[in-house]
Amino acid sequence: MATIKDVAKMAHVSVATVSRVINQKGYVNSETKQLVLDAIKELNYVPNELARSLFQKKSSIIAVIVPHLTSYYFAELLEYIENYTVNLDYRLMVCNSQDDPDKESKYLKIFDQYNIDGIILISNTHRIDDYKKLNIPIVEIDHKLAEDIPSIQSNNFLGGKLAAQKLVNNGCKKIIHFRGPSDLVTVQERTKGFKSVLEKNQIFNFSYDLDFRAPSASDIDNVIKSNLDCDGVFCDSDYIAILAIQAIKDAGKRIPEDIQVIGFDDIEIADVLRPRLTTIAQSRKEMGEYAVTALMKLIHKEKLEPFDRNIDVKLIERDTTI
Amino acid sequence: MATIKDVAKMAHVSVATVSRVINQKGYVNSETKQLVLDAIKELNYVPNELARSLFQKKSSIIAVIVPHLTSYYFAELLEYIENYTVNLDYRLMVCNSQDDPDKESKYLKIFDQYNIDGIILISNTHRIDDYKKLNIPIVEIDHKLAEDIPSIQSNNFLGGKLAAQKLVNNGCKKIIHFRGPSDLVTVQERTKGFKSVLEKNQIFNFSYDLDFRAPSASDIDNVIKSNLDCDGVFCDSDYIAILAIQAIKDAGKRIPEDIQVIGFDDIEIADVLRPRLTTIAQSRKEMGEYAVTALMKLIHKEKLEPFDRNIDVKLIERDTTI
DNA sequence: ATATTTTATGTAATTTTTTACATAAAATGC
DNA sequence: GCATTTTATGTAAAAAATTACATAAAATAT
Repeated sequence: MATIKDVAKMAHVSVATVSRVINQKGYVNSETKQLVLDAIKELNYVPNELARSLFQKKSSIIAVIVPHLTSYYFAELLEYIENYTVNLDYRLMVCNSQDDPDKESKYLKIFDQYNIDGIILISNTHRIDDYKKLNIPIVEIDHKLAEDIPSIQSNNFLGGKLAAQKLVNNGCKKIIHFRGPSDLVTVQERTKGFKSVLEKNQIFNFSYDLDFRAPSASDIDNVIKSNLDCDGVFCDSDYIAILAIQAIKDAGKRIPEDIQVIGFDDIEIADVLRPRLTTIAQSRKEMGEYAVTALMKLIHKEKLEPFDRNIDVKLIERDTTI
Repeated sequence: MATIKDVAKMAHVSVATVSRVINQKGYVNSETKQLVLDAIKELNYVPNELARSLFQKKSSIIAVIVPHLTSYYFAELLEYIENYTVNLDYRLMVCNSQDDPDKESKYLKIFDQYNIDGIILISNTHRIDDYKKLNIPIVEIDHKLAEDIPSIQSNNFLGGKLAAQKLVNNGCKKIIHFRGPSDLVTVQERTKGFKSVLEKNQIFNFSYDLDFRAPSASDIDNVIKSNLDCDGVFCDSDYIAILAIQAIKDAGKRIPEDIQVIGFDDIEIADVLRPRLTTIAQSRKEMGEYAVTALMKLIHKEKLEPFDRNIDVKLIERDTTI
C-alpha cells in the first residue's frame, strides 16, 4: 500500500504538495501537479480514509439503524438509502437492532469510536437521550422521538383516509381494521385518517391490533370467522393482508365480491399473488432519498425545509376491491 | 469527546499506562489501574477506533458484497452475517453491488482506504483479479471464483437429488425444471443432482432458464400452458415456485393432485401462502455463520478445515406434493 | 550484600493524512 | 526600482491511539 510519502518521494516534492494536488486546495504549479498525478497513478495510490477521518474528525460513514433486514419494507428502504448514500460518496454502516436495546446500545458506542457523520434511525427502541448525548446529526423515519430531530414518514393520515374512502365508495357497511402496534405514530395516523372518513359516513368498524414482525395468522383467522358478515378489511401491512385473504378464502367467502381487502405498503409480492392486492403504496424511494438529503443538510449545517416531511401515498387499485 | 490524554491527565498517569489498562497488556499496579478505570468512567471515555485502526492497520470492519437487499434469501443471509459479526466485535459494511460492476469497483477502492479486515462475497460480478489485488481475506458464498478462496454453499447437488427423488417417488412422469441462470455453480449443481436421479429412473424432463431477480411470469405461464400434461415442477427458487403455482392454477390444474410443485430456499412466505410450498430448505443461518467463522480464521491466519464447505439442505414437505 | 529478575511507569516514535505557518521567488503596482 | 501581492513549495504540528525503549524501584536469588 503506497502512502502519501511514497508519492511525494517519487514526485520529488513534499507531502504538502501532494495533499494540495489531491484535495485541489492552495497553489500548485501545473507541471508539479502533473508529476504528482503521474506518481499517484504509477503507485496506484489511494489516500487512507482512516487517517483523513482521524484528522478531520469525520468519517464519511453514515449509520442506519433498522429493527431487522428481512421484511420487504425495510429491505427496500435500505436499498434506496444505500444507493443514494454511496452516490454522495458516503458509506453505510448497517446496524440491525433486532429490536434489542442492548444490541442498539452496543452500536451507539461504536458511532463515537468511528466518528460516524450521521444516523438514520428506523428503530423502535426509544433511547432518544442516548442518541442526543452522541451529538451526531440524526434523522428519523416513521417515528418522531423529539421535536428537534427531523422525521420522514408517509402521509399515513391520507393513507387511512384513501383506504376508508375506497371501501365506503364501494358500499362496505362493516369494516375490520387489522392494525399494527398502536404505540407507533404511523399506525396512529393511519387509524385517525381511516376513522375520520368512516365516522363521517357512520360506517360500523372496529380494529384488531397485530404485531408487524409476526402477525398471528390464527388471530386473523378467528377474527374473520367470527365476523363473517363483514364486507371490508383494511390491513396496516400487505403481509397482514395476505394472511387476511387466506383466512377469508378459508372461510368460504369471495374476494372482492363478498369481502374487499386493502393493504398498506405495496410490497413486491402484492402485485404477484392472486388476487392482486389493492393497497396504499408508500414510496420507499422518496422516503430513503429524502432521509439521506435531510441528513446531509444537517451534517453540513444547512437549513432544512421542511423540517418534518410527509411523503405522499397512493391508492393502487387491483383485484381485492371492486 | 474525551481522549486518552484527558484520561491520563485526570488519573495523573501517562497515556501509556492508560493504554495498558485499556488493552490489558504489560504491567500496571492495581491501584493505578483503578484510578484509570475511574477516570475512564468519569469522562465516559471510549477509545477512538480510527486512531487504533490507523496504527494497527486493521479496522474491525468486514465488508459484505451482495447483489441486492430486497430478496428474502439475501436479506436473511445478511441478517445472520450481521448478527454473528457484531457478536465477534466486528462491524459490517454492507455493499450493495446491484449487479453493477462500476458500483462494485467503487466499493473495492473503499476497502483499501478503510483498512477493511475481510470480505464476504455474494456477488455475481466476477472481478476476481481486482479482489486478489486488494490482498484482503475473502470468503465466498454461492460462488467459487478461485481455487484459493474458500467458498460456502448449500449442498445443491443433494437439493436437486432430494427434489427429483420426491417427485419420482410420488409417481411423476413428466417434469419441468424452472431453473435459475445456468452460469451459476449453484444452479449447475442442482441441475446435476436433479438430472442424475431422473436419468436413472428414465423420467422425461426438461428445463427452462429464468432470471432469479425478475423471473418472467408470462414465460412461466406459457411453459405451463404448453405442457399441461406435466405432473411435476421443480423450481430453483420459492419465488419462481409461487409464480408457477399461479400459472398452474390459472391453467385449471389442481395442486398437488394434477401437478406437484417443489421450490428451493424455504423463504418465510413459503409456509404462509396456500397451498403451503414443499421446498428444499437452505440454512441461511449456517451459511452466514460459517462464512463469518471462515473469514475470521483467514484474518487470524488460522488453518481452515474444510476449505470449502457444503451446508446440508432438507426437503420440507408441505401441501404442494402428495 | 550484590546480582538478577519482576513490576511499574514514562518518553517518544509511529500510523497516514491535513494544514497552519514559514519562506522565497515571481508578478504586479506606483 | 522598491513595496506589495500572488504563486509555489516546504516544515512541522496535529488528529488519537499503540508500543518499543528507557528507567527505576521492588522483589527475589545466590
